[in-house]
Amino acid sequence: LSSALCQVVVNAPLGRKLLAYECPPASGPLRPGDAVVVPLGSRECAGWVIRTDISVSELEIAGPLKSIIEKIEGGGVRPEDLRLCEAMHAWYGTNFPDILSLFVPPVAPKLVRRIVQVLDAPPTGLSPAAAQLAELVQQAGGKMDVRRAKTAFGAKPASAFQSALQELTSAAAYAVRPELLSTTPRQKKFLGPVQLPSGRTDLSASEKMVLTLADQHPWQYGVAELAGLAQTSTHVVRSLVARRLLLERASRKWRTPLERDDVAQVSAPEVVPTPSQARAIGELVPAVRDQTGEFFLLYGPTASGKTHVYEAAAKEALRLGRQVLLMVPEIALTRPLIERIRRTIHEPVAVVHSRQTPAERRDEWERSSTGEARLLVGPRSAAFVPLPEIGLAIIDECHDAGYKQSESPYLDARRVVEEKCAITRAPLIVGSATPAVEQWHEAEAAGGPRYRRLDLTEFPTRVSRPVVSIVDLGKLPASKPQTDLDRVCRQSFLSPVLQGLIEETLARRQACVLLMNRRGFAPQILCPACGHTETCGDCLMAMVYHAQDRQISCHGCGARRNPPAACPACAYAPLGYMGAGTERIVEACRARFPSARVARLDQDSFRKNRRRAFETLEDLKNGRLDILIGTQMIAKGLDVEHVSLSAVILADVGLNMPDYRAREKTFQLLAQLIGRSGRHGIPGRAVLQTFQPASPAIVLSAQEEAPRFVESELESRKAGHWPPFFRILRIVSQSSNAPRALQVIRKIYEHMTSMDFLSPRRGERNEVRGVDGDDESLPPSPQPSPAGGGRGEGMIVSPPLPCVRAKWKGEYRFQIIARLPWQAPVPHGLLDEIVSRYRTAGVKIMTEPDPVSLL
DNA sequence: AGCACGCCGACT
DNA sequence: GTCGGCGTGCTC
Repeated sequence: LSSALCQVVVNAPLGRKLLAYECPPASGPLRPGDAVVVPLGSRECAGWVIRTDISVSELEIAGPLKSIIEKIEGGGVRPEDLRLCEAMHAWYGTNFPDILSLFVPPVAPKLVRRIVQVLDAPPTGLSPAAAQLAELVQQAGGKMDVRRAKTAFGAKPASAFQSALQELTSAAAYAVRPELLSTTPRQKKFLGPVQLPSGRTDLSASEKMVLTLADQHPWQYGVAELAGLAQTSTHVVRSLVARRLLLERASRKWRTPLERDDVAQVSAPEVVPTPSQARAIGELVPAVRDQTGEFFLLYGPTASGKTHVYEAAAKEALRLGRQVLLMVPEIALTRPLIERIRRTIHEPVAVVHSRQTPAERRDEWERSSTGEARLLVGPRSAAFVPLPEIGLAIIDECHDAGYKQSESPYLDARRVVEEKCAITRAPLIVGSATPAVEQWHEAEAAGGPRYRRLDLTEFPTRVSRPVVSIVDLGKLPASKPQTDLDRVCRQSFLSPVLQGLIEETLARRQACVLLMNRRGFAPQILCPACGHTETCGDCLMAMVYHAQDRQISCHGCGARRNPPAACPACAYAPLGYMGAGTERIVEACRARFPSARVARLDQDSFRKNRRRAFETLEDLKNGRLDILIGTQMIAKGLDVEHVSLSAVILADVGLNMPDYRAREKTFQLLAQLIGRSGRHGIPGRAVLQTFQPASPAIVLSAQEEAPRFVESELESRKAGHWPPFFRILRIVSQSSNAPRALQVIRKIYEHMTSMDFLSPRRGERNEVRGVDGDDESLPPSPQPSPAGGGRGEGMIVSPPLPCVRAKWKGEYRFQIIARLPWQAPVPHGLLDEIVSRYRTAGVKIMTEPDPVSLL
């Protein structure tokens, strides 16, 4: 009779494999999700049990299996999170171990540390060595790393430590156990009293004071705190500890970023909800109470008060003793939201984000997964933190592309949270002023929408609607520039209309925000004699001149170098610096409005001096700045309240990107920027400058008509066979050797089209470049595959073509775009099969479901 | 990721 | 003849 077999995901980057082990009865009953120690090669490794019902016949390997060594208490994956992983694996088709590893606690990559742990009161009659070891463990708070204990034990022979440890563990009050740790938890030493023989007279007054305090508040204060309370120095306290008149005991000290700052715990004044807010809350509260697992799309244009609705729903969930997950698209937006929420919600909050230290992340993970924290706030990674009592999830700015992971395993946090809510029956609210086209579509789908729509229609903080002007850059006067200033303004797209409005705004002592979605000074360095354009050899992209550091830079790979003095092709000088980026707009504004205070905010200025960048924002808020010029950074979230004029210098920068989402992204950016101007009692003005004044993204953002924009966009998407009518699967081959990359992608294409998929007609155009959508030459609709087989039913595969970024970081790239029916899972096993069958030395294959970008 | 095994230069 | 360089390849 052989013991049971189980499949384990090992905590090592093992390619894409699950390993099988025997479960000896000694390891106790194992359940899926349990954390275990397993042998791997010659070492020991942590892992997670995935299935325990494997039969020998299912295994593809012969020979004896190794056995699980032991179970690790704590650190397991909860059954509902394991189900979530399986659902994500089925949906994206990407590697299961990669997905699971997102849901496990933050663990150090290699080691499983064994901890000496006190289980009971220390036994009596120990040998001196064992008693010393017991004392060490006691001082460390009852738990200690074996290796650290060995060091602290002293330079005695190793056998002395071993036998002392042996003595302790055989006394059953101690055990050596594996634990999952990313870092050693921060310990703080607390002081407590010793039973003193009464009437001791050899103590000073301050020493007595310290001892009295320690007696009254045992294990509550550290050395410095106790000294402070007794109004004496830390030396007094330390000497008491040294004389063993005070005891020291370490215990866990939580690190949470919120403890550090003193956000006032004052309650915000009660707000009277607008009628539409009240209506939304009226729908959400019963859903939270009854745990209906419904999905809601909260459409609230800027300044319509979405946050108030979130808070009302969250309060209800917290009142009922449930946990709340609140997602924000990026770290920068976390802080203001938390500050606001802490004024209305007085419950323990945890925060996770990618810039935390490992210790902070581990602590916040633990506080969330034990239920100590009731509200978890964070960006994408927050979706993976276990919340055992979740009763509500909120995704703010739900249209934001930041929720989708752009590396393997390419999960979309929104999808993860949807599934989490479906499993736990917690309602889900996703909110935005500019929901994604797919999200609108799902809220209106015929035959039972996945999302119920809640609209906010009033603007409690706004005096009037911003007045928006569209400037057609193609219709500016064609006459030659009269002055140098005129020429500078034209080069920087400062139209007369915009100049006039800036002047008016400055005269009223109000601030302007100008958005230019391109960094640097000039995006093209052109030889006027031969037409040569300076490009990056690794990416074939035009180099951008940055005046800030007088270098040219590739915006693809970030390479920098000095600009050539003369044309490398024909030696002509000087070269022309064509087009404009943020730096050139700054220069033009300084020339045109010499008395205005002008500043720039983009990735470059942010990277160069972070603190200065934050000061720039403060300056704007406090009226110390007149014109702020920046990239999308300044539209997204950054609270530019005291601004009455906002302008987009050249909307075409985003609109002309070769991506089916370009129009939508532009619409969202413009709508956001327009919504920012004119709050706090000042009527707002906005200017949109463009060469495409009739584009729906321009016209409808100016009218703040998100629903009508979506209607027009849906038509283009339908014609172009893009989401939400098809699911996109992108397969990229990449190599420094172009023919080899091409050969691999061609083989993959043959493989995919020889399967029971439909293939497109020959000679089809590159739909990545032909993003206009309405002239696509794909078959009108997917037809079911003739022979079933469960793989890739209804998939449409387009022939391989060079990526838009045909060369990137020195590697040539080709791609296949495949289309699946909307809401169809990626065909099981297809991606693995492609990668394993066609992987070749020197050629990388990337398979990306639902790609964020098609570049 | 580790840690093997493995096949070619400077040392006893 | 050995020690060791880090190039592929496997880990149940």
